[in-house]
Amino acid sequence: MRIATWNVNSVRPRLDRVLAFLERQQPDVLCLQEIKVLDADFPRDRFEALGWHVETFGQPTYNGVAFISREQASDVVRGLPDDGDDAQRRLIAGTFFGVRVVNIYVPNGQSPESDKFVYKLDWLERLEQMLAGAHGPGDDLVLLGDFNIAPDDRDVHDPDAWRGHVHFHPKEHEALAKLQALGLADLFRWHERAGGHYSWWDYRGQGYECDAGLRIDLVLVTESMAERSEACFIERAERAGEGASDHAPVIADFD
DNA sequence: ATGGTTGCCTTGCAA
Repeated sequence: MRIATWNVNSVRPRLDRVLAFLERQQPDVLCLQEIKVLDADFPRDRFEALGWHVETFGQPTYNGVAFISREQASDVVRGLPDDGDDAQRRLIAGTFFGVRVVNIYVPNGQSPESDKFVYKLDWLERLEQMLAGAHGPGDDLVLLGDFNIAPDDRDVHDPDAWRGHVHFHPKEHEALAKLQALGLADLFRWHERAGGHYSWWDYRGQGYECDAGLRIDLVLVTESMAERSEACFIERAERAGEGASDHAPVIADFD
């Protein structure tokens, strides 16, 4: 089974690239973040015409997550249990081939001094509580998406410049550690120990051309899924050229 | 410290 995650930074201007990605990589499940459309405006026909199943949890302008999958998802859940009706749409979960897949778009956080950073930490706390209540370390669980947190120095092009800033702050690392304490491992690190593998490059300042990136798109898995893991890699080339998202897709293969 | 770029039912804001 192949599961992929990709922050597309709005699905409509990225539609041709997303369709090309499906054709090229043939995932069983593609988890999208930042679709930036209402459910009614998601171009689902373009996917369904090719035989894909679509589950969305969208909102206009900001946020929004979706599944594109080969088989229909079961037990789909949208949002965190304590979200209000007008909450930002940042989580969709579904079961595919017996594996629970939780697709998240963690709040950006803007800067450690901002209200948005408080919201980010609170959102991560609510996520941790939901997972702790619904899952155990023995489950077949995959938690993946845009975490907006780079785990360690190897995941940051200039760790000393980023240390203490948003995406690389001790409070974010504490929140990530609490998620991992549920029995979730950073799958990329089961396959690659070296630094310099990034999944996001800022549009500004020629981030990609200078390789000034961060690895903030993560695939966390329970032990049973780690043991089934065959590969986990970043499709870096998707970030190149005109009309790219600022994130590259991350792909995980399981037997 | 600032600025750079992209996307949005925009002319500032979020990322």
